Amino acid sequence: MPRPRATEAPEPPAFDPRVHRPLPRAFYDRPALAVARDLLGRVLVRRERGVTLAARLVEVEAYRGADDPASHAYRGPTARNAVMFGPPGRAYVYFTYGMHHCVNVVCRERGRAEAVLLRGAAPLLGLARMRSRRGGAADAALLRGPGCLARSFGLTREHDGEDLTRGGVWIADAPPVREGRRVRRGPRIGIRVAVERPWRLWLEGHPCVSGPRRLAAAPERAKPR
DNA sequence: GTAGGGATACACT
DNA sequence: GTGTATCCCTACT
Repeated sequence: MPRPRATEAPEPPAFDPRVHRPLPRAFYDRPALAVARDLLGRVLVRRERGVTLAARLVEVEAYRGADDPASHAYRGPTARNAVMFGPPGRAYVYFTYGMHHCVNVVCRERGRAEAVLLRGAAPLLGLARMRSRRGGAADAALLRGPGCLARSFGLTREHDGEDLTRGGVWIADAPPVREGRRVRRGPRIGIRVAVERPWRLWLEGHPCVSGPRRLAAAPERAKPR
């Protein structure tokens, strides 16, 4: 359908699951921090029993392997984290705290474990199904936080190792849409080691970013100690 | 602030 | 094999 003539910079094309394709494997075959930055504003998609779920990523965290003590891969491969050591472009889904699943995308070549944790997203399509899974949460909170994101999308350990380049669960090749928001960086959440590495990235001020609200708005103002 | 809940990793028999 | 501290969290007070 026609869109109004742009008077300044043209708008990127809106996401359309019939038009856009999964990002190619080469996208993921890079350092996790670079992939993390490029994921902000992209659309996560799942086609599920005739329903398309889609959400725009607004918060992610990069994890590395042997040199990152906060990473599941730090101590080498195990049954749980095996997917992280496999080829890039797959989903690493793990279960934690007895009740939550978290979704990562695997980066770098086989044998080199790096990944990006998907922490927050803004719902675009399939909101009815997401709401049914989240029992009364506000729309902005449906996918806020890694556990909520996994739950709204219905992703579990069954999806560990899912190939993101095939079209079941995938991230679209539509250009990132960031609504003019700046990309911010800060320490990762929920870890107690390597907190000095600012490998959490998010879109400034977005309502679907997790963590304390003041962090989402103004990380540099964090008070000195 | 903390209860909730189960898998995981690792130390130790 | 068993014991147990920990865990990339959420929802509640």
